[in-house]
Amino acid sequence: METSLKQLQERMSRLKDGLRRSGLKLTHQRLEIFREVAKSGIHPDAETIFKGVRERVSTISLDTVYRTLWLLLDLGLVTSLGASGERVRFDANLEPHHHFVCVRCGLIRDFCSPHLESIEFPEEAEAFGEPVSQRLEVKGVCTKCRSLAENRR
Amino acid sequence: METSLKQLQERMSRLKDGLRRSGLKLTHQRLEIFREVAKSGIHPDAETIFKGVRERVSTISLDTVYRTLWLLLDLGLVTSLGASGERVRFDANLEPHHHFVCVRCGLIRDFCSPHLESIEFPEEAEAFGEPVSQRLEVKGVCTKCRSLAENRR
DNA sequence: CTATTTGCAAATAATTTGCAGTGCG
DNA sequence: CGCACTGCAAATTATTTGCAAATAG
Repeated sequence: METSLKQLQERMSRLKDGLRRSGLKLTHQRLEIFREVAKSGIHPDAETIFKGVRERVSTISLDTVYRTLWLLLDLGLVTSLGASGERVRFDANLEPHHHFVCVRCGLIRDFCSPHLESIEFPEEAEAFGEPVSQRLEVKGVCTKCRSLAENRR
Repeated sequence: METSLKQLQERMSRLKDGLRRSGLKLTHQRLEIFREVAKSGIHPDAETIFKGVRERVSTISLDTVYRTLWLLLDLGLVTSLGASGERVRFDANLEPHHHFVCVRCGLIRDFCSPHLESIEFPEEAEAFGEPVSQRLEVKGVCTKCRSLAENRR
């Protein structure tokens, strides 16, 4: 459930390094917001992080939490689930399939892979509950974004 | 890119069946909203679907689109990406890992699986761009939700 | 010192809801 | 023909922004 002490310390120093390397300030708020994410095993949302931090820093404001989280995302010190603040997207393809997600433009495309069909539910997942379906999420840069980046050079 | 005609027709009749079986009405709006999702290969969001449908049904309203999409989700006629209308959630675990997601309560837990480490980027995904990372998303019912369901019986 | 960062309060974007009229079965 | 469904407009919820005061380096 909780992150081990050693892992937490490792993450905290990664934060300090990351901020320093980018010439950003290590504020009390940033430290506590990051700690709240780093110590949690439950992938908290902004509101949950806010409430947790507020117990230790009573004057923290929700907008600082948001600003800090987006900053940490930018720096690659945290990741996000749920496509980075995107809206819900819908899919009428009910056959089992996988996703390619472009990290630049948000494009999502389906693909099937007979090769992947054979993967069994990993036993490590079964510790949390009963698996029903699974899907591979491949993140990367789509061809369009890639050629855009090349042209910019 | 686009869904094949045959596939589209298959999906349309699945809609009709699904609605009828639940005693729900097959309205012009529902038909067109579903068609918009079913024919699209790009995982549209509510706004995009709304714009598309409006070209054919000029009086459609955005809230009907939302109501219909949530209904279709409930019926299992479409699926959603981005954790069903949830907020963004954060994660300080940067090591490669996978997710178990409870479809009932939204719980998300990390797990590692040496067995999965060895999966290579599927070549089918490389058609869309250059893969950078990948993660398996296992959906299921967590132990807590499962025992709740059992007690209800 | 001084440029960044914060807290506040007000703005915007996404999604939801109440209600009266409309149309499917 | 009745009740589920829709459209409208107004409400909520999540997230963002402008600005003056606070603070890290």
